[in-house]
Amino acid sequence: MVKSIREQNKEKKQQAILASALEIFAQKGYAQAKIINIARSANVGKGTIYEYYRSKEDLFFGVFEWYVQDLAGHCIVDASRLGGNAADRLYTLMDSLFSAALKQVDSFAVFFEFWAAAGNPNLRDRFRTSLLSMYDTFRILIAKLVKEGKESGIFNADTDEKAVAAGLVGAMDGMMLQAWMERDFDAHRAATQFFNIVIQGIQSNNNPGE
Amino acid sequence: MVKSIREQNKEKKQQAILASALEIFAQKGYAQAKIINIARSANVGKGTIYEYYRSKEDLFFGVFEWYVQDLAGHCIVDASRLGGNAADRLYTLMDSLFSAALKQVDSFAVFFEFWAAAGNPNLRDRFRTSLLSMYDTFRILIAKLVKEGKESGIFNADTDEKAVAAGLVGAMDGMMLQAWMERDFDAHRAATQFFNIVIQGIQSNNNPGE
DNA sequence: TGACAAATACCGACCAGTCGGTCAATATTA
DNA sequence: TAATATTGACCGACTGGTCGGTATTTGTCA
Repeated sequence: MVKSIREQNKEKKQQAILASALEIFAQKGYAQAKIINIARSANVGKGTIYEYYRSKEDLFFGVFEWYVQDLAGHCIVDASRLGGNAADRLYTLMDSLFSAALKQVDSFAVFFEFWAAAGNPNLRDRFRTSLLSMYDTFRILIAKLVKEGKESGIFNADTDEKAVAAGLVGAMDGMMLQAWMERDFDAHRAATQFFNIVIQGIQSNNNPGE
Repeated sequence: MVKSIREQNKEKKQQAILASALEIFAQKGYAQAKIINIARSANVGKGTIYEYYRSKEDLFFGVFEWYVQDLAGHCIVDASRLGGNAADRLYTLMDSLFSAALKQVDSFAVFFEFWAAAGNPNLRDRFRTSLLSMYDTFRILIAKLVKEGKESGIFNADTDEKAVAAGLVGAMDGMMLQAWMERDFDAHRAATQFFNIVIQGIQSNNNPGE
């Protein structure tokens, strides 16, 4: 299907709006971000934004979906081409997830706003759903690998893969937070070490339980 | 020193304001929280709030410090009465920290607002400083224990205690986040399991490195 | 002790600035 | 020329903060 000039322009404009909005929301936070500034930054009139999004909240949700989809996309792609045993693959997956996230550390601040939106009674539902599904994607990926490892005998049979997944995703998040707060924190190094420790902790050559 | 009726009332009123503010900020978020509602909830006139705090932002920071101090206080107290070897003590510490945090899961949403404030160019500095010092408190506590374990030979000598501390604190945060988002997620169980795995991962009976 | 006054705490109606959203006018594309 | 897209001046709802006035406590002196 051939796209008319109109349609092409519309797409470009929408991209520009999203990109500008992401930047401004990350920079100022939801409440402080002014529609007029987003419009100016996207070289667009204020009214034009309302051709694409019903409201500020709608625009914010658009940014949210765009951002999350992009992030998750990167990760899934990387996860598909993993080799080695379960331990190696788990490590590679975590490294890949974390690296992808770390690349965007500058716009990490929007996540606070996303979370806050998920906590706000007015916006709650769709944000919460989307956020959950993103985290679930990651957790399921991890849990699957851990389960494989258990079945192949590499990992302790009594490992709770859901706990591992929850802990690892949590650790990722938390270390991103620290990376964002402390410029000189070597997040990648710390994360790498920590992931290895966790993997070491579930290897079956250890005595299980306490 | 005897406190006059005036002073007693002032203190009570300030507590009431802080408690109400915490509740409303957690419920609505910073921007949506109205001063008038905080005032009403605290059984206080709107103007009175401005007798205690210069501005809304100031009030928010007051709430922040109050909350964080309370949380950290609980944790530190618990940490002081630990027994057993380094591994046991580390486990107990983590359990205690996490339990203390989990108790307040309902007001966890204010943390989003705190983080967001730390990312907001207008509020950034004092929030960021306070937030960092809180996390540092936790991390230092953990790192110290890991170091002790290394020195006593229980933990791997080449363990990077800072990475462990960063990972564990991160995992705590992240699992709190999940607990807050998913009502039926058994955070305490998952956290317990995960902490054990990490501790297992740094025990010196494992072959070090990769 | 009580009366009065000074000091302090409290209050909420009001003001002023802000910004999301609208829409009539204009520009662009078909 | 019709259809569609864009624009930004304008509106009005909203709310943080002020301030003049009231209430309560404390200090003083007869």
